[in-house]
Amino acid sequence: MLRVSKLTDYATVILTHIAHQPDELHAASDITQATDVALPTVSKVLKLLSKANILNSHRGSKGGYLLTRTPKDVHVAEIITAIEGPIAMTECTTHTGACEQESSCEIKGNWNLINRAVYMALEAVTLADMVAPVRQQAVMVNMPLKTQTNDLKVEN
Amino acid sequence: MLRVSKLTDYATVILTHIAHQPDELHAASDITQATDVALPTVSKVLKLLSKANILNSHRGSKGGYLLTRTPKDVHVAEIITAIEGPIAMTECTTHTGACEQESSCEIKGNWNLINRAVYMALEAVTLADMVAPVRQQAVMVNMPLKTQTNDLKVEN
DNA sequence: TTATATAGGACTATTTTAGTACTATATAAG
DNA sequence: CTTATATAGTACTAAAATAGTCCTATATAA
Ligand code: FES
Ligand code: FES
Repeated sequence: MLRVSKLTDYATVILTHIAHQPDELHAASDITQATDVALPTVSKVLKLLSKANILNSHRGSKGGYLLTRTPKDVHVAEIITAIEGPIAMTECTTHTGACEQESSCEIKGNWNLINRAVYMALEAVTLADMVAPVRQQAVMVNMPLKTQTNDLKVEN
Repeated sequence: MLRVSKLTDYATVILTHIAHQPDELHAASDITQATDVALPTVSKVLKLLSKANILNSHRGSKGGYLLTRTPKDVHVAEIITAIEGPIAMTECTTHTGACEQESSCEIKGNWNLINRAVYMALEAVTLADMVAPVRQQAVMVNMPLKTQTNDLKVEN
């Protein structure tokens, strides 16, 4: 299924909300109301995003969170990494030595390539794209040329 | 982390092994020996691949499995789908109505775009690429142009 | 000094995944 | 036609990852 976690999904919702008013502080309690995500969960996500330097935090009364940069410079790949850790499609690509058949493995290099391809696809979409109404064309031009098509064959 | 499951990883190892002799039948017991994956697990993977029409099966004595087509026509996206189900990065993109904030959601369309971008990246790599020694250049040309770069920032 | 808001970590419940086992069915060969 | 062999299908258990919550510490504005 290759899914991002729920928390990552929340992160995009929350960041999209914040990106609408990029110059204001947003407290966790405000975001709860706007997004219908439970407060403890919102809080958890905000902490992770802050730790990953996507958000700046301000403690104390009238505190809250703020984007560290313009939405155009926040990539989806970065958001996923902030919540789930480094993007690595297989265990083998993460820690060397974790896999038993590593020495005789011919496909490790290919997984690295796949990894890179996916990463780049995720890097091509930014928070600015999420805030804006969907401009399909704008994203399409960043896709692999050979496989550019309209029927995705993603059915069940 | 955005990982494929272990079973999917096994599937690529197993398929790569089979693709080396694409015209011979391969029994589960043979594959176990060649890949160091436990028999019941190999068996499970082979059944899934067969069900997804990536492999043909032959029962009975001297039976085994065989690729349904040339390795060049087996995409990684297909392998992942065979083992894990349809590639869909968020719950929202899979079943309509599953998400509470769906009606007011502005980012659903964008997730579909991301989904498509990832799918195409995965479609660009085939089983033939897995069998061959890594030809980095061959894959690079199929990557998003805007983001074509060498430093992946995937560190831990 | 107090109210408010984030930081950090610990913890539990739930869900997903991995791995195994068992029964049924098909096929080749003697 | 009987037997050995190999896949089909399903059900089940154990392990791991995820989701969600809560508690204590710390910083800041008023
Ligand atoms: S290194 Fe683990 S399967 Fe290749
Ligand atoms: S439809 Fe679920 S978050 Fe958008």
